[in-house]
Amino acid sequence: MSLKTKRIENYPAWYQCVVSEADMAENAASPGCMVIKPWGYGIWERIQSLMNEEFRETDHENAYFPLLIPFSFFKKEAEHVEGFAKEMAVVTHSKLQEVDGKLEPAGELEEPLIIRPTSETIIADSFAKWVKSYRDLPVLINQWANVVRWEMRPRLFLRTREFLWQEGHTAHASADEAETETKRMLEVYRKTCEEFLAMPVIEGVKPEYDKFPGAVDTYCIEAMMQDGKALQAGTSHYLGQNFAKSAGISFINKENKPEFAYTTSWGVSTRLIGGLIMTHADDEGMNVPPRIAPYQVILVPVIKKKEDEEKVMTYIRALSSELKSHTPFGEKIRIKVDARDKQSVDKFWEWTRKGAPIICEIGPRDIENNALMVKERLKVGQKEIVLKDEFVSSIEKRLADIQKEMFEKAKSRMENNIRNDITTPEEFKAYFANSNEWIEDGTQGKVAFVRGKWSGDEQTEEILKEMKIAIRCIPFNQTGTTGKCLLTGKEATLDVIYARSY
RNA sequence: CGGGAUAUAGCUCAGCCUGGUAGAGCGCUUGCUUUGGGAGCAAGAUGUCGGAGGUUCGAAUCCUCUUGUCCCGACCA
Repeated sequence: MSLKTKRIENYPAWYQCVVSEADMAENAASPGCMVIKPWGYGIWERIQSLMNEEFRETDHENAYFPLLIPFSFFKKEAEHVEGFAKEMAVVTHSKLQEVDGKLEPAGELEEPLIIRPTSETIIADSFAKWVKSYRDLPVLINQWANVVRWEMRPRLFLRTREFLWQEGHTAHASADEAETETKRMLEVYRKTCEEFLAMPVIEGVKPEYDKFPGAVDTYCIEAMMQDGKALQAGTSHYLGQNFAKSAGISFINKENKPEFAYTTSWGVSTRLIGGLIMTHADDEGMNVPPRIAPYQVILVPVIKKKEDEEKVMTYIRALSSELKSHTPFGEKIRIKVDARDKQSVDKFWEWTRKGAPIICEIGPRDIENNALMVKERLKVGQKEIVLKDEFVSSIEKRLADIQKEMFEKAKSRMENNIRNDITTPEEFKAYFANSNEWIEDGTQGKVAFVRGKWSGDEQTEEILKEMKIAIRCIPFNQTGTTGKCLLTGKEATLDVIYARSY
């Protein structure tokens, strides 16, 4: 029996079903906010730990800046303010007091504080203090934090009022160096998505009108969900001197002249987990790639009679310690012995819904044969009896194969659903006339992405809005050919990715 | 923040029209039987009927207001 709602029936309902059945998160008492439960948070911790290594490799250091930002900081960068004004949570009072038996906010602040929707302004303020000379540059900082944006239509992991993310902020002595940094971090994001989350992405730059407020250039990675819609998985911004000017990050350059620094910022959020779900989950529930699974191998005892219990548990402990001598992906293996007092079948299905990569069941019969029953989440419904030694020695390969297969499955689905043979506005319109549906494994094309020409005219923004289509990005690998703009029919050379999006 | 739907047990929902002691299934607890594939039987526990006000002898039910959730828009990592 699978999930209550299947992908093909109702994709958004299916998504919610996966989140709750996999016990990853739930709606919190505070409206629009979520409680991230251990299995969901465990995935986030894996993302954090792998990304921290990448950040260290690229010379970044973690630091922490405050949640509350002085209101005045938001008056400084005009575009930035305008971009975030409509979704900011504002702290105006410092205490509660009882009036006529009712608690009321009191102690109104002289200057309100903004709960950070992002930290460019307050970090730039610090950078201004830290940077005096070209010798102080570059400054390469990352912070793991929560941010608040007052969303009106929340969805677990994809859009909540409070979410977790990392935001990198750097300052450089030259525009070139800052631009290189922007692209370098986008590459880190690509690697994170493709190698760790097994989620293929398209790298590119956002069109002018869709840039981060205050940025000179916004780069992004876009992933294709199983319903063919696009999800922005990460962004990296080259901010030029915009924030340096408004916050006063200036330094004396090698020519002994004052100059404003060049800054960047880049981030990925818990939204990645939403992307992970819509990339890998199926009608049985979640499916987590081994590299980011909080537990890679689940050991479930199958105990028929009470007197078998000790024998089985001893065998499992031995198996567990043998497995621990292995280091899949160069890391400590993550094993969970599920000895809860529940039926083994129930435990099996629970881990299946959570998407643990490998679930092993071990009972008296296996002990006799020095074997165990192995089930891989990717091949749900199949089971194999494997000799214990054989399983232990093959564990690294098994996990690596699963990781690879998950990526390749997602990649071929994406590639098979990017149309690049649409060359006229008429064909384009006809293609998007149908709604997105669940895309099977990608062997047959459905409504998803179109890669085609765009003239860049201002009027196209309006056409896109009407059609509810977005230009997701201008991919890095341009063909340079000319053709008809798919929106206006005018001659154009720029290749873009058109899609519906989350 | 606009338009629609909805709110009853942990979950899915019935009851409301026509006011009169709060219901079912699943889940949970206990016991026995089962256990290599999402168990069976028996017994048991569980509710400020989203919240506030009103009408009434009496409100889950009728009226007013309010809040949450879901869907559709606008906005967005």
